[in-house]
Amino acid sequence: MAEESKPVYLRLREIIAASILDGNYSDGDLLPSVRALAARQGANPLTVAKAYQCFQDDGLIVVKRGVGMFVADGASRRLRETERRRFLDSVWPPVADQIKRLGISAEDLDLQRV
Amino acid sequence: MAEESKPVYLRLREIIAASILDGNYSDGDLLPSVRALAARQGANPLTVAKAYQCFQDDGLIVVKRGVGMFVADGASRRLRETERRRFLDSVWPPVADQIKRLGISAEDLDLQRV
DNA sequence: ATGGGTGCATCACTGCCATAATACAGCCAT
DNA sequence: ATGGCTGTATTATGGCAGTGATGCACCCAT
Repeated sequence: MAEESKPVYLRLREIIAASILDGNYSDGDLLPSVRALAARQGANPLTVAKAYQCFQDDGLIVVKRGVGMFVADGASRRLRETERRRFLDSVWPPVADQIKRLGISAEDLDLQRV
Repeated sequence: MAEESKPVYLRLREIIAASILDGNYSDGDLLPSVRALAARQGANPLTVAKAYQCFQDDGLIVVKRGVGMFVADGASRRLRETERRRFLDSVWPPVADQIKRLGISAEDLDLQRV
């Protein structure tokens, strides 16, 4: 259930999503170039491109060829809703099952921080 | 973050672990044969064997060749401890981060069921 | 117009996963 | 001892995902 070694492009995808959700990049902002992010994260440019591709498919980032990739209008809000739904539908149920199965208490989960 | 399409042998591994944790199979019990479980789960016998192999490596399952595989002594307790540690160390932190990031409330998580 | 920045298409390599067809080795009830 | 159940080793194959190297197409500031 733990995914400590996920594919790089998925890790990058999460990093990008987190950056947008946290407001590091707002609607209309220019995102780091494929090569720049690749260098910073020690990954291959194509792998970064693959990560960006996920968001393009959802219309969350818009590409200006030869210029760069920009955060689409309302991307932050839409991304939050999408991720929220995905979390509640796909991620949380098995996690809750596991918590129940293992008899883990709320204190162990340190719910204060949540 | 959702892992809806994990390798089959890992899914089988979780199914087996859950069965042991839930007490469907207690210490000393005979587990389903490789072929039987394969047929029931619609998988290949070798893939099931690979799943069982994980538990053999940890000494949670003991093999009597020609007879079958049995739940080792204290397997349930040890498995619970191992899984618990793995959950708290590797699974929960990113989940908690995501909950925080997405601003998901305790009610949404339906904590009553946990 | 040209140089340097974009994204992206192509091809190729690698490794893992799953499956399959056998075949073998061990145990046990009959 | 024989048939039928166990797990397992072997070999091979197909598929697919991840990553990588290269080159091209595009745009813009200079």
